[in-house]
Amino acid sequence: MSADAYPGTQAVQRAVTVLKAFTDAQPELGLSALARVVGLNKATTYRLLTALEREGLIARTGTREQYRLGPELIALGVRAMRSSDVRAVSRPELETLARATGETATLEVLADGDVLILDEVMGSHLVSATHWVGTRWHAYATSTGKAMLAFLPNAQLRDALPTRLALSGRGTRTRADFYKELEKIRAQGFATNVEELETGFAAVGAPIFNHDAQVIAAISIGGPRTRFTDKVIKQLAPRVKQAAARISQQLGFRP
Amino acid sequence: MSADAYPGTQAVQRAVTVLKAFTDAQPELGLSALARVVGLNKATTYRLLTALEREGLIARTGTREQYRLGPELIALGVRAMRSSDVRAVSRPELETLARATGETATLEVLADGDVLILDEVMGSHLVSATHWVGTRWHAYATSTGKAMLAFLPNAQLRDALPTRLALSGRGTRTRADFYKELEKIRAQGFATNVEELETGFAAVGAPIFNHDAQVIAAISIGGPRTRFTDKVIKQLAPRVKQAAARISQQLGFRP
DNA sequence: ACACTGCGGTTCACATTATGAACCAACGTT
DNA sequence: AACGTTGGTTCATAATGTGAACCGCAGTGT
Repeated sequence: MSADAYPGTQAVQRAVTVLKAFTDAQPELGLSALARVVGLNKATTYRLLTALEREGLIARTGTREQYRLGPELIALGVRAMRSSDVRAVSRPELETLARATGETATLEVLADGDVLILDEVMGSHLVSATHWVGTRWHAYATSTGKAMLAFLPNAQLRDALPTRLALSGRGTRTRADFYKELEKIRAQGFATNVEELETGFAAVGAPIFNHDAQVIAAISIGGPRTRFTDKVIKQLAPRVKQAAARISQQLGFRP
Repeated sequence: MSADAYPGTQAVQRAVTVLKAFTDAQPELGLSALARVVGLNKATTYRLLTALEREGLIARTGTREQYRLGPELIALGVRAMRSSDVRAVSRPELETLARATGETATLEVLADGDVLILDEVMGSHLVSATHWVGTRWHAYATSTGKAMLAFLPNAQLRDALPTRLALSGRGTRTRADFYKELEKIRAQGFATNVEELETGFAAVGAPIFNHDAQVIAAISIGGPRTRFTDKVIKQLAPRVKQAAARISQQLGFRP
């Protein structure tokens, strides 16, 4: 059934399929369930699982009855994160942004509908260390998240959005309103977040495109609403947008 | 050469070997270099790489000449991180610890300078039920608390410690003495608590580290001093330490 | 006590699948 | 212009991975 596509290493492809079968919704799976999900024979699935377990990419629950993603994947993920070239290219831009404004600059990517912080440079104002890296937020309530969502193909956008768009403090936003906001973001090239995620916090974000003109990340400057007045946000927006554009350009993006 | 070990899925094992070849020191590798590192035929390596690239676990540099770990690996890593939270991973270790020793095993984290009990498995000896979960103690007077404090960065340690270090029964301890004890704990990898918290109660605790080598929790075995003689404590310490190490490993910690 | 159904795990004959020596074409040095 | 690289490709060979059918077990409804 599944378009087997290319020749070559089938076992590897299947193994990866097995890994991808573990979602946040289903972080633990039994052998039979897993075989059903990935559409493979139980014996095959079992062999793949044990092979992956030997390598540490798969672990088992205490009772050894269920499987889940293993510790080695965390290590690999961290390494992948570090070696991602968006990160390398963005670093200097984040630093100049943070130095020039005194606020905190972040680099974020989409991961399963959430926004994942890849890198961060603290401004002069805040005290907290850089332990935000690795945390996640709802994409639709962050400046970076919205900046990315706005430039996503429709099909992917639908997957990335949850059914309800909850906001801090205020109630739920309608889908129509949200789409209208995305359109505005597309037009102006940046997105804002004013106390949507957390009261007292505001940010401006702009998208980063790869050589293939696809959104792959976003950067932002954020800080307390007391300093991030509407006027300040308006001043910061073009800076963030330009920094993002420079990064995109370095990644091979040609408008 | 490499002991092929078990039968079964060789391609998968090799594919994982390829992934693991990318280190922080060598985040980008060419085909030939990679083949040399993993000791595989160039053709084989190439097939594995393209299969992995198709799945997004491997990406290529802008010029498409070098390979590196791909974005999908970040997503998988994050998922692995989420699905292996301390509590779930620690559970089985606590259980075996409690069963093997007959004493009560606990999992604790730091919260505002206090130690907070996250989970607990009762041994066969005590009567009290598991309603300890959720209670808090002074970190500096518990085995788990000290185990965590000992491995905390200095800045955080200062925040976590109160100005006075009161002890049950005995008077106040000097800061210098306490730092000296922390140093010892760091050296031996575990901490003890002999009637510091409460007369008649003793415990051994060991720290748990996350993928980023930060202390995030600690486990302990505790019981009445009548059974927890100095000799018994010495016997239990390595067990606790090893259990903690296993948990850390499952969380992605690489010593 | 029963058959029934699900589970994780195992077996083994079979052939699909992965393998690697040898091969290109292209680039940089010498 | 011969050499030593590189990334990428070919193809005959057999080793590798495959999956239907199997096991023992635990739970469940009868």
